[in-house]
Amino acid sequence: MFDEPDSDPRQSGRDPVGDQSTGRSGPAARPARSSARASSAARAGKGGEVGRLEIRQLDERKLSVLRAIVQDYVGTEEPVGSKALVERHNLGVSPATVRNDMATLEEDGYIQQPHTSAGRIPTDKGYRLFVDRLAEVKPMSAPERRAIRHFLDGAVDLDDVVARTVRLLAQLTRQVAVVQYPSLSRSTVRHVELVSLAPAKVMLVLITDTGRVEQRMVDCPGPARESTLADLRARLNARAGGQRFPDVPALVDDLPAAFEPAERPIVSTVLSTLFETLVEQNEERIMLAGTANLTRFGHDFPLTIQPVLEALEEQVVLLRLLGESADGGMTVRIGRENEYEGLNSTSVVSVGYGSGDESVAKLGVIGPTRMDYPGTMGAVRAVARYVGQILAES
Amino acid sequence: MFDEPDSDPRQSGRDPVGDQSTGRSGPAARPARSSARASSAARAGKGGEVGRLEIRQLDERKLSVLRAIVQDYVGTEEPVGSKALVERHNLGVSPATVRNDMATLEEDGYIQQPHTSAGRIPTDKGYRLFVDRLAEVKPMSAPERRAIRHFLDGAVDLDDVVARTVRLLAQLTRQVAVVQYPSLSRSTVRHVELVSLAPAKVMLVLITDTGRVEQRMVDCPGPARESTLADLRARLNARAGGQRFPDVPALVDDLPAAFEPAERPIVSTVLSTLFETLVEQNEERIMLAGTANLTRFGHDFPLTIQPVLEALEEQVVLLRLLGESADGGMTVRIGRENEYEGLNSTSVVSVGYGSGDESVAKLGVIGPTRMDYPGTMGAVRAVARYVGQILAES
DNA sequence: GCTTGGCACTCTGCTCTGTGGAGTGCCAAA
DNA sequence: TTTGGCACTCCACAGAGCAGAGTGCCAAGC
Repeated sequence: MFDEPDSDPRQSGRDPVGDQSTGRSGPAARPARSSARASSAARAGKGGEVGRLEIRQLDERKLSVLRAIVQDYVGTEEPVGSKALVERHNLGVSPATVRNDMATLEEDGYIQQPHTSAGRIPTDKGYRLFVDRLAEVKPMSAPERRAIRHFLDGAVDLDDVVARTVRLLAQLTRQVAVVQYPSLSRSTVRHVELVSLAPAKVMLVLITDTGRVEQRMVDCPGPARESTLADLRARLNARAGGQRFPDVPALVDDLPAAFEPAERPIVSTVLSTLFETLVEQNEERIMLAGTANLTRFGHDFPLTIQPVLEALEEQVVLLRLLGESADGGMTVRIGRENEYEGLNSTSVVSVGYGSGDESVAKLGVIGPTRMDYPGTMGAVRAVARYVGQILAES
Repeated sequence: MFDEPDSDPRQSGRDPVGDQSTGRSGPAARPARSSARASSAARAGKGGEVGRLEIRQLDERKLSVLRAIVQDYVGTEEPVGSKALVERHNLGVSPATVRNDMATLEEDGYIQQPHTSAGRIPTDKGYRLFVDRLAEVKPMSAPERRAIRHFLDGAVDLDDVVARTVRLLAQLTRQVAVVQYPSLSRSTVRHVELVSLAPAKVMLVLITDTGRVEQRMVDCPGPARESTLADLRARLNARAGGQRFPDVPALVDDLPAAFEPAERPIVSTVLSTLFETLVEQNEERIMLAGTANLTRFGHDFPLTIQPVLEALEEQVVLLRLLGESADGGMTVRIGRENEYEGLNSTSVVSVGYGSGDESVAKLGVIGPTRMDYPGTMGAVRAVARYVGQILAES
């Protein structure tokens, strides 16, 4: 059915991380208050005048050194020194030279020392540069793609799709995964159903093109006749069917006029509940998995993990985390670039997914700033594509 | 609307923990493999012959000592010694005497020493005795009850009720809270709706008396005529309406015969999907909150918390945790009494809740064995009652 | 002007040691 | 059965010492 979307040449895994798909992440990521000082220069520098100078300073070798530092640190979780660096990567220069480069990099704020006479670790700014210019998205291997497909296939309904997706993503990245349900505001109406449960109680059921179902109880001002409901149902579907959610109110708000005066209060009540359901932003749902992976976070444990767990429980925080990214393309937000303070030492990789060209929701991964960016981004992208395909099929 | 159910005299907070509401927890809790040896005697002893002897050994003062140890340890998280004990509780005896009692208690397996010449901490068996015989459920205070009511009121739908409940419970107990959605198998059918989405695609929507909505896509073998669906809908509701879910299949499985031969495949397909939905046990949903409270767990951090987080991600584990308790009454499962190994150092307090007399689902709390049992049990019970009321109203 | 080897210096992390204190177990006396 | 006394054990903590890794700087070399 769907054969390895990653091999689509247009978005092949070969593209540098900073290109196309993630190009926006740099400039689009708004500098958070707290980090503005540290990273504004680099960010403004992307194509600007000021940064020219800085970029020129960082010749090819210094960039290689930074890349090597990031890779080693991500692998070992320990500050990396000059000697170890030349041993593990054939940089073709001596440790002393690397030390000089490191001094420059530290001066420019890309790396730092936990304490004097320790190795270096990348700063947020360093990771930023790494992601934007030094790394490539690592495409999923064939077996991995097979596993993804196998795992996602056979989901029975939307809940199941989302549940499987989030677990899959957590497993692939070994981090905390977050998947947003296809949002109402970007979906179209597939069907509106009115079910009479009691004389003055009607249940309103909304079905979206992505298979999401939203229901709401309506307390009518008086008994609703079955014929009225049938009529209203027919008219609602005729007008709203296939329309985008935000457009619906304007399309149906003159409906009460079509009914007899006695029935209008009921019609109005139903409609206003419908509108409520449509705009209710807090109905944005989110699913989470992989919190156990937080235990692999770092050494200074409880202090790091608690605020993260707290953040993860706040739907609002999560939604903003995913939601504020630019549409479509992949977004990487690193450390203090995240607005929420509790996530200051985490990075968020997110991307939109959708049934067609358009993204209807976001999914992503939350992990330590010290994460394997190429691998994570590859996994996130691949999963998003497969989910999109599955949604489009159903 | 609902005025402080805790003041209901029948189940007033004054009852000893081991009475009525939790009486079953002792004997009902199956001895886990690993703990059978250590605690079977005490459990068998409840009213049996063997245990008589042991109970006789533990005179009133020794029980007081155990109670004091549990209380102090829960409060301080540190092993409690004989001297500190007599200082904080006026036991009316000297430390030396307490030491002797402690030796007995240790011999019988109620307390233990982390190492020689340290204070004592309760064992699982000690907590068990504490819960069964030495503590009282602590009723919620009036302000707390007000807070509960305030927090739960104003929930707009079932999702919201469950979400609020679980957050509330987590906040009250400062532990991890778990709430199961009203289960399908114990609910009755309020309404069955068939919605035609495409010629050969029908959406089946099930609405329960607790307000839960379950939907499933049906791929029909051929185009379904609207009149057939209407007919089937009417018949389904006539037969299944108000019935308990497990009874439904038997009540409707002769329906295809009532239709023209050409329509029967479609009817059969819809019915079989309906049956699937009814029995699908994995549709049991669960909501979780308060994982951040895990950080207050203990000192030996990552080791304790990781298996717990893993367990919490397994719906199956959670369901069994809640589900295996005896119906209705409150259940406390302590430490190794839990079957799942990762939860060997946690306790689970759970209770059924429901819209009427009968419990339709479970809710509960997971925390360290070293938890405030009276307070936790009080909170769990109070919340369960309020939720029951709210469900009954809607 | 960049690169390199050498060298002195710094700081962490580990182990080892000693000490104070809390707590116990046992015993003999009340 | 309870109590005071006493010797003993063991942990937790602090300090000292040491090895190792890593740095910064400098002068020499290409």
